[in-house]
Amino acid sequence: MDVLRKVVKQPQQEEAFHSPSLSEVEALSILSQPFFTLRKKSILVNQGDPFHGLYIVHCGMLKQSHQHKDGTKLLTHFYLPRDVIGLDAIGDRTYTGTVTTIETSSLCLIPFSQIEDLPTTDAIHMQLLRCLSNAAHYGHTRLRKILSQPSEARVASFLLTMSHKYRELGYSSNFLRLPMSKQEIANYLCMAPETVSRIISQLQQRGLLSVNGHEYCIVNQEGMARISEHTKYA
Amino acid sequence: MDVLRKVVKQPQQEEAFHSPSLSEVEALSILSQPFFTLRKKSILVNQGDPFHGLYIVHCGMLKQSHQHKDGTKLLTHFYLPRDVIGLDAIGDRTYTGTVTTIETSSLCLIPFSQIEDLPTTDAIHMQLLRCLSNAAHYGHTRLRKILSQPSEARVASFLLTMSHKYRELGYSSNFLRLPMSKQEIANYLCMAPETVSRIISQLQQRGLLSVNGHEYCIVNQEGMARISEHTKYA
DNA sequence: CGATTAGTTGATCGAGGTCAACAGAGGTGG
DNA sequence: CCACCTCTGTTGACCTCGATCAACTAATCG
Repeated sequence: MDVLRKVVKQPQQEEAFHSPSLSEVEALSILSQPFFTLRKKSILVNQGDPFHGLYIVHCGMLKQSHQHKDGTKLLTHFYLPRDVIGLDAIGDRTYTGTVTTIETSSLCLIPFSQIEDLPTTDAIHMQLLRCLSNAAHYGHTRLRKILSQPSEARVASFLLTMSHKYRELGYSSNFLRLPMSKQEIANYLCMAPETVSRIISQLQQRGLLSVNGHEYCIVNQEGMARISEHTKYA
Repeated sequence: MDVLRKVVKQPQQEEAFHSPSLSEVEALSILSQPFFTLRKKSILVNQGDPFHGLYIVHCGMLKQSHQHKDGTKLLTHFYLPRDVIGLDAIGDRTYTGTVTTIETSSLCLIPFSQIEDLPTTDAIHMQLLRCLSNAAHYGHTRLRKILSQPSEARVASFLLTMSHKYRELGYSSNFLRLPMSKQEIANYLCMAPETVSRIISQLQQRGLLSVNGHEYCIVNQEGMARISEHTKYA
């Protein structure tokens, strides 16, 4: 699900979500500029823009979507606080997707020229390397897991992932404000919006979840976890 | 499909497969050790082994598979010549999956300690960064594309990808020797082996493809490309 | 040369995508 | 402030795609 993400997590267990510890990206913050704020539905970078730096999310939430030449759009990332935006742009020096705020957000820029130019920044480079390596690996396993999940498990996994991220950030892990629309969730999980809707109402009926607008309450973490483990291919 | 791969490709077009040019990894070859050869079905690294370096494939083909705690295995990569093995291991200094040869292969090791220790190797670091960034990005788009493809398009895409890789390597792009089994292809594409079999025989009947054992001949590149564009979610 | 694995094909069934109809929720202008 | 409109979300009916089970054949390997 979440490929290019912060590096906080280490990969001891399959589905491990780890305590914040000290974010590896923290080293970069030396180079960071002051925070700035963007209103809801603002565009941070456009697909194809020349790469000028990484962004770290301070608060709020953003989405990244990729437009294909056939016109179809695919939503590839949700960025939460402490996430790094733009790691996928380093390679070809071009932002690979359009990043938009889905609620008022505060970010800071890390100009990449500084990283490129700095002479003896092996430590930072190694951290970036590790960050990217983790991102690549996690993103991959995540998506492959989704591929082998039935849609119910996909939704459950998504909610649990969000829950764990919120906990990492110090919020409650049971009460979530998810500012994205159900359609965006559907697109992100590669399913029809109707299916998402059906699954969510079904989870509510089974007493595992409770939803009110954009407020989600995971009533039964244990049960949700069990559902998220379900896999295709007996 | 192929996440942690060689860096030859640049991302000008969505589905771009590029001429070899000078592989970005080439810079690393200064650090490389002599080639060594592994027989068919040999294990290169085991899942969980401590990371000791990257490998570059010289000839042959390898597969990488991940064992989950529930016992299920997922085949995540096929490595072809010039591909880099181990990029996903940098982050946590542990190989994330078991890499096995599926035919006799020749590789060389790039001990990572050298990269880590070298004092002023900014150029190499930047190349690695770009390599990883590309890998992360491509892997991600690839898998998301698969997610939104019907199974027929998945198989077509897979064959075309292989075809393009072979062309990059200077081989014919129409006649392919794919040493992996159909079951492995099925696992790689997250579908049932029967479905792969059915789709392949159907492609043959339609005169797009011709298969004999592990020899695949793409009769109609154009037609295959059209099929590979098919997408779920009208 | 038997034995085990890989591959093919048919029949069946269920998950989930599609179409359609409708209910709210914002958002905008008069 | 209300009427209006559009966009999001929900629910039902339907049907297709692809997984599963089963039976059989072809390879591969000791």
